[in-house]
Amino acid sequence: MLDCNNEHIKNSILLEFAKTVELFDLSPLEARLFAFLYIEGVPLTLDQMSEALGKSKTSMSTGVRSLVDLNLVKRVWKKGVRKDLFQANEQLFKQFMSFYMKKWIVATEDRKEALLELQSELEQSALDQSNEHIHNKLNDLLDFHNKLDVFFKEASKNK
Amino acid sequence: MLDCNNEHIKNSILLEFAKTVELFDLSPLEARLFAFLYIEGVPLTLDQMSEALGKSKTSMSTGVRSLVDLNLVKRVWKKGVRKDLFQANEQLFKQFMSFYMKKWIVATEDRKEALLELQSELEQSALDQSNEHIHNKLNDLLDFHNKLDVFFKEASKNK
DNA sequence: TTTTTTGTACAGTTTAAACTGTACACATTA
DNA sequence: TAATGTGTACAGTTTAAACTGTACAAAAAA
Repeated sequence: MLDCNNEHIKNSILLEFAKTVELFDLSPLEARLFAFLYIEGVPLTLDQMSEALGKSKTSMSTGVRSLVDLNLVKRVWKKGVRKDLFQANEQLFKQFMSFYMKKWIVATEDRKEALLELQSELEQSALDQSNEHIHNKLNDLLDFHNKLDVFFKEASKNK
Repeated sequence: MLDCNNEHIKNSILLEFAKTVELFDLSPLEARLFAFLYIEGVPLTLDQMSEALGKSKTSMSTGVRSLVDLNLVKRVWKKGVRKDLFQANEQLFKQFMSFYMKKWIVATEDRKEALLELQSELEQSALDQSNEHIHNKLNDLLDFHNKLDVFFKEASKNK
């Protein structure tokens, strides 16, 4: 009876936490998967995840791989256990911020580069001042991307 | 010939900029729509947007409405013109950061509240220490949400 | 070696999101 | 008043994402 109640609360916590994880651009499944691994705390197998979340093992395999790529989950070894074991990284704020800020920085740098390339193309074809408007807009866009870049680089310093 | 080339560059700029806008959780259409309005600079009608992007007027209507809700686009009036006119807000960094930080703050506050509610439920049903594990995890989650809250509130100060 | 176990590639299916077209309400003009 | 123009609600369609099940490759056990 008490256990039942606690299981219910535990599940509610998982659902709420998963909503937060989704904010970091993780899919609903990845979010629930991470939340589950984090709350359980101990290394778990694909079958255990599949059983607990009621989803296919394939989904667990691809989902947990994404989480490992993002450095949110790590694979662990235990002697005598043949199955792969996965465990959630416990440093929530550090890890989530780390990959999220990096994502923004990489994205804005890529855009900036592409826009600079377009700017030089524009300069070359600009024999008259007929395109002053687009020229100015492009400068404003570059300014915007610079500000984004600075902002997220600054933000990632605050851990 | 030159015009043609400039149109091509203009369109490339639009596409690149739209990619950045998508990072703020706007749909591809909303992103392209905003990019178009921003680059054109002048107030435009739904028909003009529809024509330029090659999408239905209904899409423009719903899309531009979202953009207005996010304060990225404003409706403007011009005497003699019956159709609705919409213009992009020019302060890119200020406006995008503003709604994005707010979105994070609201979301984390909501989760925090939900988790606090679950915490009090957990306390009530905790007659023994059997649930110390989940109790600790919940505290860690609340700590995480607090850090997120502080981070984004601090970040939104830096405009 | 053969047999068993485990993770994942891939094709197919289900589910959700994006988008369209018609129909209509509301407003403006005549 | 009627006639025309304009935005959007809504239902339906298309498109993309999420998810599943089988089948197989790699590795371990027998």
